[in-house]
Amino acid sequence: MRQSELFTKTRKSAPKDEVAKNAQLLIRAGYIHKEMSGVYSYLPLGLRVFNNIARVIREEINAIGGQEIILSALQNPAAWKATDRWRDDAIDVWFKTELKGGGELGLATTHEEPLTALLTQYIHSYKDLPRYIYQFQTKFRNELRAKSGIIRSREFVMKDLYSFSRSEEEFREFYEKCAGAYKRIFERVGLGEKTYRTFASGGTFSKFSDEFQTICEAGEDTVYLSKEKGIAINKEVYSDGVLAELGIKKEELTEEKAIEVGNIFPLGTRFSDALGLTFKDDKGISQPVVMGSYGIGPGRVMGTIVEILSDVKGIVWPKEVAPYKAHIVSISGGNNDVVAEANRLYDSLAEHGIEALYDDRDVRAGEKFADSDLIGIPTRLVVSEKTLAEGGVEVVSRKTGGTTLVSESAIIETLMGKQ
RNA sequence: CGGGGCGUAGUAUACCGGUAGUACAUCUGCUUUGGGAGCAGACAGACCGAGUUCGAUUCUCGGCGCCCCGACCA
Repeated sequence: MRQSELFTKTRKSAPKDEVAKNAQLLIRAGYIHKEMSGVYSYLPLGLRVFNNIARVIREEINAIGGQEIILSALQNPAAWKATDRWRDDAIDVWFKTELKGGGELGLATTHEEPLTALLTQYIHSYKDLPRYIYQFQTKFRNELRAKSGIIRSREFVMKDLYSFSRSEEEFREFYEKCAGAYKRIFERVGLGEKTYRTFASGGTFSKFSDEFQTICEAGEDTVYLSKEKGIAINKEVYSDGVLAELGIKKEELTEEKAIEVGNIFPLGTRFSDALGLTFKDDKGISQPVVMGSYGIGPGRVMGTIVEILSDVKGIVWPKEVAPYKAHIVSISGGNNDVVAEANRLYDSLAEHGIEALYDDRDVRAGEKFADSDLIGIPTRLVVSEKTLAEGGVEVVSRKTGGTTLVSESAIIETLMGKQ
């Protein structure tokens, strides 16, 4: 993508109505646009990052047997009445609306009900189970107070996966498998080191659940962390009893702020009982399906990456999620040979399937470097009179700032290896 | 939902009971070209409504919007 054609532009200052670091940087760099409080649109660069995060999630969930669908965002109250969750005191963040001809509708806050109801059409026998079904779909939540930029918004896409198993044991097996997939996902998107599986409340569904919490000062949750054991406990459930159950001593734990980037929890037969999702076992006896639910918000993951990996100059994307593999910056000073060489490098990368952002604008070097730092693509390739004379391209790491002069063929080799 | 704060140009801000100034951005011209250049010029602004007043962007009230703290977050 030639930067001269990109419709977004960077800004020197953040809008005064944003305090959250993630939203400030993402808006300044042109990744997202704020529509209103708690509602953000994704612009070209932001969408590319979002899609990269979604791709990582999709790959890992497919690898454990997930089948992808898209359920509707408009929801029929009937299923929700059957589980007694249509009431505003059961789910207090409902956005509800009406049909012109009369009758209510809900805007999806989550999808347990419609999916469970849908599956009653397809799941009849123990031979139909287990099944793992997921989607990336918009959730609407009428939060009393939106905050923390894209970490907590009123409209957001969630990857929600639901498991349907024949027994508690079969459910547990998948639950642990999914926990493993989550671990790999957070490692791949660059949050691995700071993300811990966290013992948490199961809400109304079960006694306990597991959250994946990324240690971060901007977090809204408080957890007690044992780094050595790689485990954390959410403050909500922290008690002597839980400590004993987990075999952890108080002294091992430190109190930390954290962002909940994912969660997995058992649903038991709460929904299958209410909506009649049953199967005939091998003796012909009807049994309720045992369910589980597993969520990750790609937008929240994106915000969290910005929170913990950015520096004073801007964003520092991990390779797997960066909007482009490389950022070509030409410093021509009006020298046509430099422009030609930068064009050639851009075309050459494209021929090798390497997508780069190419700053071909006619602006001064300082502005280009500042923008490049802000946008945060991991590898910067500088083409200038200097590099032309030295017979290579300057490769700059966004993370370390380290520079090396490298030949074009070596660059292509390295970038392709990283893909 | 309780408490607090704020709405001035695209962005960030200043002043003022007598119709608003600056910086950045944008546009034009010249100069400049390895870390957000310089000079000259141009475009562009008081959230909405009511009240007080000779006169309101300024004061008062209401609405709408935004932010922060807390509560909430299946």
